[in-house]
Amino acid sequence: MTRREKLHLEGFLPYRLSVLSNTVSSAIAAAYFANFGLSIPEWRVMAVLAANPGLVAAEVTARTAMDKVAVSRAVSTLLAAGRLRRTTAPADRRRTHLTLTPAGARVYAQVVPMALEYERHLVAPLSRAERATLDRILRVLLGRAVELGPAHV
Amino acid sequence: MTRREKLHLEGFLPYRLSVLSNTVSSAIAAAYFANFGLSIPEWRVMAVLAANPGLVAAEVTARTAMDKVAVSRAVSTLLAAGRLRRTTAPADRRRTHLTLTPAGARVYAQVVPMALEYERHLVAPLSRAERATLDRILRVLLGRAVELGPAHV
DNA sequence: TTGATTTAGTTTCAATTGTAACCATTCCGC
DNA sequence: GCGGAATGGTTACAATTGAAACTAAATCAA
Repeated sequence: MTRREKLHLEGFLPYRLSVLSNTVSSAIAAAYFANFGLSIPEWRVMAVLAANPGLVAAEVTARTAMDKVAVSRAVSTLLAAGRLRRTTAPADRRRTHLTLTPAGARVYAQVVPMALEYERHLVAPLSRAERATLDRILRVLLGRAVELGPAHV
Repeated sequence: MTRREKLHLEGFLPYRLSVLSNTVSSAIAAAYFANFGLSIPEWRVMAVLAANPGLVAAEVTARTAMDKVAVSRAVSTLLAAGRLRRTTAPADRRRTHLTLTPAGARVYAQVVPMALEYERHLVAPLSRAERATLDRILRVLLGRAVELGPAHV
């Protein structure tokens, strides 16, 4: 006997996550773009390269949760803007190491405080305990979502 | 004196929200599409109409966090699939009331259990208390994100 | 070697999505 | 009523995004 369950969209977790994420992302995207002409993919690439200079593109892909096409495009616009330098690996000439140029690093140094400030404002109403819980919960949910995977059909 | 702060992408809340939301959404989208040929916008429209038959398109827009173009497109494919019925409001002939057809309602009745089951699986590792906290936190964060708004530049 | 297979990254093409212009209708001031 | 202004919804066009094909280089098996 199939139980007839009700579903309210406003309470449905995937919907809520999507709305929250979109709201946050578009606010940030607007700020990045207005101030630095930077898209979110480009910002992500810069962020991982600032922390790990010289990564090859595939590693950037892995660390940004973007696909390789998106990374390729972000990289090429960053190159064109002179914010990134690319050097072919001598050992394996298919691979390219990526590093921020000084100009790129300067831009990044300006973006970071803005990003962190937004984040601080966002979580400001949460208590310290709630932030810790949120951190843990996000970790669990992401792990779980990956585990359930696209195969959950 | 500007404090030089570090930022790790993996710990940055907007990034984490985005990755989680994308992971969850694509799993669900794949399932809906494979089983019912349904996109997420269509699913959202069906969900609000199942709960509130006869809404006009603008109300659906408000309740789905989608823009009116997205609603219009979802509605037209649902109409074409015979899952939705549309009637012009006699009082105001610009407005159209939307209702699921019996066929649409049948599809919806099949989708709901799948959606709820996915949600249950997703939050299964969380304790009851954590779920309550998550619920509260999401509410706060969304309110805050809306408050900070795209104007936060 | 050398030729088939795999891998890194780019390009191309199609589908999705967003923005703006657009009708049809209604509302409002006169 | 009558002529703007506003509103509901659709359409058209541009920009993003994703999937698949492709190029170049490296690996591996014979």
